[in-house]
Amino acid sequence: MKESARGRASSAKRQRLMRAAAEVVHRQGAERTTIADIARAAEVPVGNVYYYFKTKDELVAAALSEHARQLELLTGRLDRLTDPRARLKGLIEAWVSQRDLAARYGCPTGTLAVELDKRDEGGLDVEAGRVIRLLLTWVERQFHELGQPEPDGLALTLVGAYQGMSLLANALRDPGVMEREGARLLAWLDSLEAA
Amino acid sequence: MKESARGRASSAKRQRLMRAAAEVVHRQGAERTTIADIARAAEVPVGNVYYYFKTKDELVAAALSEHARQLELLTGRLDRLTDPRARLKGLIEAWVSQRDLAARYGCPTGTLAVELDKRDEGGLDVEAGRVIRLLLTWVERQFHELGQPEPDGLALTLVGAYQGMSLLANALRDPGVMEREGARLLAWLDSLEAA
DNA sequence: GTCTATAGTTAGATAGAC
DNA sequence: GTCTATCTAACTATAGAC
Repeated sequence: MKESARGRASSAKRQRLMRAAAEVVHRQGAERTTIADIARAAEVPVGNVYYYFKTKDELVAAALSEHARQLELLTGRLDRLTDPRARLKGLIEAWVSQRDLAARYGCPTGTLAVELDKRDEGGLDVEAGRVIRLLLTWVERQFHELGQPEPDGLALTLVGAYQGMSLLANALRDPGVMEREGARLLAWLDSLEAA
Repeated sequence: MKESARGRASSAKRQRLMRAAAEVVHRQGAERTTIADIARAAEVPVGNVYYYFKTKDELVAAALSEHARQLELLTGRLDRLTDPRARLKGLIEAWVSQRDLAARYGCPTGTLAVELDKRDEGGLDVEAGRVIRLLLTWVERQFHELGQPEPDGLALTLVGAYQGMSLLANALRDPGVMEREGARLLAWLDSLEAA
């Protein structure tokens, strides 16, 4: 059978479960999401889930790596642009284009990190930090290529602004927050001098 | 008895439960916090909790109003300063002084809002938005008094920066994020022209 | 590999003694 | 008003048939 040939680590069902976990956990949060919720979304019978993921935490970890994968897809596309400033602008535009989802459920990685950071066991909090660092590092590289003197500080400011505007848009249930802050960030990028 | 004279709405035990709820929910999150956890922290027997709060959601709502009360205490103190710019600087200094707590558990109101926004019942999410709006409105008034043309946009930027730096400090477990971003915000305030 | 039935555990809520 | 004992529901995880 095709699945068994590829092994369970990469089977089609496992992939469906990962994607369902990412989506459902984004909407409901990790604590409120049951294995049954994910199984239903992935159209896999509940009992069968445990063949692919031994515990619920493994499914949450899978949701995190799914978000990391999505992020790498985006930065990979942006890397094709030659101007680092254009790459950063593309990033902001991608954020703003997701404004309705952000206003309803927040940033997928940011809100999951908030939830996992309330734990003191399991190490999933560290994993969430790693995904956020992935974004910070990529942004920092763009500022570095722009010849900015403190690329790491600027990366903190830009990613922090994104997490902040996502949280406010979510708490106020207003996607307009993402538009206003997004426009401000684009203008800010333009105001930075090239090296 | 003293308590019964004042009624259960304002008894000493009820107040202890409210404060315990605010603290424990900040550290563990609303979902992972059990009634027993709060009862223990407040030194009240579990069964007795239900005399003061009929459901767990009422306790979470109590935690939210406790945060609102803390916020009003802070802005009340800052309101004694005559210069609105000094008030905003005082706010930022208060945020930075809480950097260790923020790096471990995030902003009490912000992280609770994130968690409650994953629900679609109960209306606690709206309540969380209200508390955040309390802060936004106060900040907006300061920018208005400073004669700034778009005080609401500036308030979004400042409060968004706070929520963003708290989330990043928390996810990276690094209070230094609060110091760096706090210093940047102070310099930004200084760069704004007076009217 | 797939799926059903169920064991085992935890926590929210209530009844009722004091 | 206070507190103990307990009911009930929900969910994770496993055993085992197919």
